[in-house]
Amino acid sequence: VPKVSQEHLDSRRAQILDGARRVLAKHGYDGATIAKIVEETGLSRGAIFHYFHDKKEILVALGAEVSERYVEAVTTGGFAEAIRELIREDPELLAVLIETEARLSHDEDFVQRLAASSAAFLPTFGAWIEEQQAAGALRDDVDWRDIGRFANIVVNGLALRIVRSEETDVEVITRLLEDAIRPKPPA
Amino acid sequence: VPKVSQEHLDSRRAQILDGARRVLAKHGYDGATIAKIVEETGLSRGAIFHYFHDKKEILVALGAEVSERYVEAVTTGGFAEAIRELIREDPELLAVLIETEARLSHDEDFVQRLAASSAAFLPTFGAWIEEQQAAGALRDDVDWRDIGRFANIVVNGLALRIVRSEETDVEVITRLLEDAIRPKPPA
Amino acid sequence: VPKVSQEHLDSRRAQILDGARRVLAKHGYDGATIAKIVEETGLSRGAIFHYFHDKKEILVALGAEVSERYVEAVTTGGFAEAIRELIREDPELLAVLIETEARLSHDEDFVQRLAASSAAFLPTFGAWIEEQQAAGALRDDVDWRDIGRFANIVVNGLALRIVRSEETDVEVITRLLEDAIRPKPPA
Amino acid sequence: VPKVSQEHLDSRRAQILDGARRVLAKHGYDGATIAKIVEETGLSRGAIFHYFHDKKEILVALGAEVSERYVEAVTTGGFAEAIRELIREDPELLAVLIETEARLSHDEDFVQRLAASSAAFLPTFGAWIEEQQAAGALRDDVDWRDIGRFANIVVNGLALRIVRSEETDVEVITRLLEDAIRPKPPA
DNA sequence: ACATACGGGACGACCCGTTCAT
DNA sequence: ATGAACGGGTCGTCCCGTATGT
Repeated sequence: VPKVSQEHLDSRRAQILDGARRVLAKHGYDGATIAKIVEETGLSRGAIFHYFHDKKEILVALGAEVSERYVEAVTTGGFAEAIRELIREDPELLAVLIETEARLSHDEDFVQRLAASSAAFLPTFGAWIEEQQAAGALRDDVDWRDIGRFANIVVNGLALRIVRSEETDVEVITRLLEDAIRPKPPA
Repeated sequence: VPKVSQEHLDSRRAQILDGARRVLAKHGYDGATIAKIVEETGLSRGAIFHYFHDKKEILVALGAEVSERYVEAVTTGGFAEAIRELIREDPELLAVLIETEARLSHDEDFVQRLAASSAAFLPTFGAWIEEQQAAGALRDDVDWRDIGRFANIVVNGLALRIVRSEETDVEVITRLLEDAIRPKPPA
Repeated sequence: VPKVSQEHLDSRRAQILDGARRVLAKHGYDGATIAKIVEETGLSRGAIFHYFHDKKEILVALGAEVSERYVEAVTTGGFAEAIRELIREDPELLAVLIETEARLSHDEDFVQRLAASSAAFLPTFGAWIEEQQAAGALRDDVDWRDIGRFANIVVNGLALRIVRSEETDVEVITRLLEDAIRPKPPA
Repeated sequence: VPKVSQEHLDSRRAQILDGARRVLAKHGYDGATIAKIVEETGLSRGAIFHYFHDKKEILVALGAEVSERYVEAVTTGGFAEAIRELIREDPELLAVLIETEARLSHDEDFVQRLAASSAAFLPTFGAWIEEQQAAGALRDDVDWRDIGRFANIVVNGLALRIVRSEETDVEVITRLLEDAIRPKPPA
């Protein structure tokens, strides 16, 4: 199947990423072997290495993808809505999120390759929080960075829980999160 | 056929766990190979397999350890203090926490073996929260389980951040956590 | 659908052989991958497989080429001059010579394909030696075949040395070779 | 089979080298795969990698071995006798010689590792030639280094021939070699 | 108690050659 | 005629766990 339309190429690439995402969600980072991705996608190893130079590149692509979607969701509908959307849209995204985040603590190479792929989301993110503070939707007695960090912490921790399929009432958790970052009533 | 003292045995075991903890923190779950633990501890493969039946048993022991310490710290000094203590005592514990938690989503075998090792903390945990609610130290308009879950979520998320050595003001984070779970003022 | 001239075809073929010769000299027989030849020539895989049926055919062509040039050089100017010329003209030819010769000991398929390509030089070669013996330029107390073999041995061994860029005084070596095969003075 | 006598260890190592030598002779350097060595020795991959860190180390050991034997044979009985002995003792040694020598032109890593393994023969070699010159057994109108080089060239070239099982009268070749390096009669 | 030889299995990388669209 | 997509195969490396000694 040579020299083919751009849509075909894109769909092949997406096909690989889809399979890899499922495998990553089911077996974790190191359990996501090429063989399993081959099996899941139905493609051959040759095909996969044609689209991605090595295995890590696939995982980096998945990590960048979830990172992008998360920032977009937050800046569109706020933290609570972003959490709901990530869960709703594709639970496997949460697994990708966790595996990616955990991978960042060791594997310096992964850090750099992911950074190269997913740059430029953070600025948007920060700007959005400051905007919300100015509009009185978020407390402004703490630095916007800390609000962002706290929210991310909760999102990551929550994802970790859900991925382990532990019973969790997402609505309650988001309510508690909002309680933590909503503007404080004047004493 | 040396027949050594019990203290010797315990110290050997602790020595292995210490080395394994460092290796786990540095290289992650799958990167923590027996060879690296051998290198780190200075013991031989034979010694290690003498004290632990297989590699997973080592990781299970580490997971149970951190789990136990966490519950103990919380029930002693509350969430904020527990977080500070974990960080202070041994940053590697946080890495163990993350690797363990992440592992729980796949690897069903690991889940069961860890459960078998670290049972019996949860009851204590729940009882403590209810106690705090009764004493007016924690809000009681949400179920105690949700409070525990939220706190765990924050702790895990925070650990994930710290492990990646991202800049984090722990005091601010704990304050936000406390704001979320403190009793609500009457409207 | 170009339909190009014969010269174009020939030059393309030569271009591939040139690149392949460099790659072979630098990386050895098995290190000479299609990918490297692609890189070296600037052509595409498709182009290469269009002109040569498979990888081995390229190497066979290179082997036949050096074989032909060697015989031609010897019959033109004698062994000493042939050695000098091979070195002067293209040091990579020596590498091709070595890789080819070494390959002949295993890889029966290569032997046959090369033989098919480079037949018909040997007769010329033998005839030339006998001629030289008759003219008193080469000793005739040993069979002409042995003289040819000895000279080839020296040429091969010398090529092996030069290819490894070990310090070698070619003039001295050729002098010693000539001493070995020059007519013996009557006792 | 753990913790075993030194003889056992040595014999296992020799067993691996024997198998590897046969494989190398039959299939060439790159054709000498671990799988073939496994098959030839009857051992497992685990066993092999227990004795040798990687594949190249095996080949380096073989190269050093033949190098050592060659120098020893020459300094014991002279070039002609050394050639006969190498052929007689184990024809596979000649294949090892060729594959090793050819490998030296590319693969810089191999060069260094072999040099590290087979150092310290050359001095002996040089000393022996000078001794022979002083004793009038070798011509002294050319530098001893060039005599050594020429002899090596012939040995290598001859090995290349024999390895390819081409018809060769070794006695004649050695006679020609001796003619080249014997003392010149006074004019 | 501890050290090590060893088996066996798996994984990632790579490469060749074919097929097919320009 | 050229080049990309792709299949399928194989190789070297590494690692775990067991068995067997000291």
